[in-house]
Amino acid sequence: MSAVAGDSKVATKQRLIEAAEALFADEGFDRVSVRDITTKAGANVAAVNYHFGSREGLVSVVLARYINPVNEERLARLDALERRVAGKPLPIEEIIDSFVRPFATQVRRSELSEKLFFKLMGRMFGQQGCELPPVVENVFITMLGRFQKAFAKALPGLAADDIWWRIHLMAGAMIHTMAHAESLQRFSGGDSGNPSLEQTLSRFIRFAAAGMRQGADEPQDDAKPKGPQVEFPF
Amino acid sequence: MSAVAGDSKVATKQRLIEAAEALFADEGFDRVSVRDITTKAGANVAAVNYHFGSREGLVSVVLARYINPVNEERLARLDALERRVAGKPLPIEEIIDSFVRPFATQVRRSELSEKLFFKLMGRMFGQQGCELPPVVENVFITMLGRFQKAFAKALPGLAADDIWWRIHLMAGAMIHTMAHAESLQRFSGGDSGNPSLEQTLSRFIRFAAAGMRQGADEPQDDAKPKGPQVEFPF
DNA sequence: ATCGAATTAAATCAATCGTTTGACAGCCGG
DNA sequence: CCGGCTGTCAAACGATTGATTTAATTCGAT
Repeated sequence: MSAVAGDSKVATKQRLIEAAEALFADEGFDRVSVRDITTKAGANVAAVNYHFGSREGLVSVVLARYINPVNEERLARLDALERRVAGKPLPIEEIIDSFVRPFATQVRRSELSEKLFFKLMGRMFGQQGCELPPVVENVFITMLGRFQKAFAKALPGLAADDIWWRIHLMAGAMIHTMAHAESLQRFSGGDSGNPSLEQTLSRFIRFAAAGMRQGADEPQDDAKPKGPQVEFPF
Repeated sequence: MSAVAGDSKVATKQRLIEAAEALFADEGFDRVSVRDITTKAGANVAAVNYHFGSREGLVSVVLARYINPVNEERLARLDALERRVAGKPLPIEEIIDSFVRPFATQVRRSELSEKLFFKLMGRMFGQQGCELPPVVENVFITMLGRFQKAFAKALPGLAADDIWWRIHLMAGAMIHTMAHAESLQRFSGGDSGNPSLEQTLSRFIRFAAAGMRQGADEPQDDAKPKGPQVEFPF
């Protein structure tokens, strides 16, 4: 086959990825067999090994396809934020926004439904004992280091390991929300059916920001040296 | 054999449970086979079917053995707390303490190491798509309802679904911390080696309490009608 | 000594797992 | 028209899974 555009042949590889994503989101990475994937994709059992070398190869592709863009957008948003405030400490809510909003951005870029996307994300970020591909892990580490620094500058009253723990408490709240978003939304909207993504983001950011700045004397804003604590206008 | 005390015979059932717990904590519920368990327990392959009827029977026993005591102690602590304050709204930190401290209590009652215990707990509470035994699920539901009410009374400014979401954000932070406690502690204590359980509890409670009461006008304490916000002395 | 409960090794069962093979079809450049 | 490459296919591979059964055996209790 030529290396040109997406013929019907290229579609198989793509269909395998998409089928795997949906199944992984629904059942978890362990409970899905190669045959489940190929059946759902309408392909042959051998297709996975042909296109990805092994089952694990496909898993890695799925992982990298979603985790990397999120982490890179996190970094990009933090960069943009720091550029905007030019050296001054960042508002907590905006740091956290940079941390979670990439999920909202990437869910639109993906082929999956919103529901499946967040379920898959919750599984990916929540799972233990699965070493990520080194490229993914490196981005992860630098990303966390950058946010650690940003929070440290914004919350000078906190010790480094306090910040470290709170980042992970925040991440846990986020991951758990994504993994169980489906069940959560069933109880939430008594009137409005299901809450919008933006509502959920706002809920999370306000919760996490309060937790992050607990007991910390935030850096005094030069403009308003001693005014009352300003509520973030979400 | 008689129904008397624990001879060397009863030990097999116990050893199976303990081996299963350790393996489940390390590898996850899916990746462990019956043969893994019986090998580690030094028992026969048939032992699991003899004592628990099936693999799933053993899983249920392990789940119930840990989840139920935690949830029941949560309820007991909340009961005691409400009895103590006699109708008045409860301090947020103490509600949250009732929610997490049972893990610290039960880790001592268990045969597992602290590390494995929390890893197992993180897996049990964090996993999706696994229907619990009905007895476990019922305790779960009533427990959550009770805490919802306690928070609602303590935070009258918050809507019911706000509280619901924040309870789950809090739970997510807790579960994630337990599941990854091992990796987290490696980075945390630069000086003190590994932080004590009490330190971790305190960190979590302060974080979660701040998140829970964010934007809520807490009920005015009759004793001090309009004093400054009192910091919880953890 | 006898009975019954607990445990054992060994074998069997159908099912499923990830992977491999070899053949076949389509297509493109020569 | 041919040789080679790519993608796909059915079929089978060997290994392992959970579950069950058998018969032999151990051991304490009656």
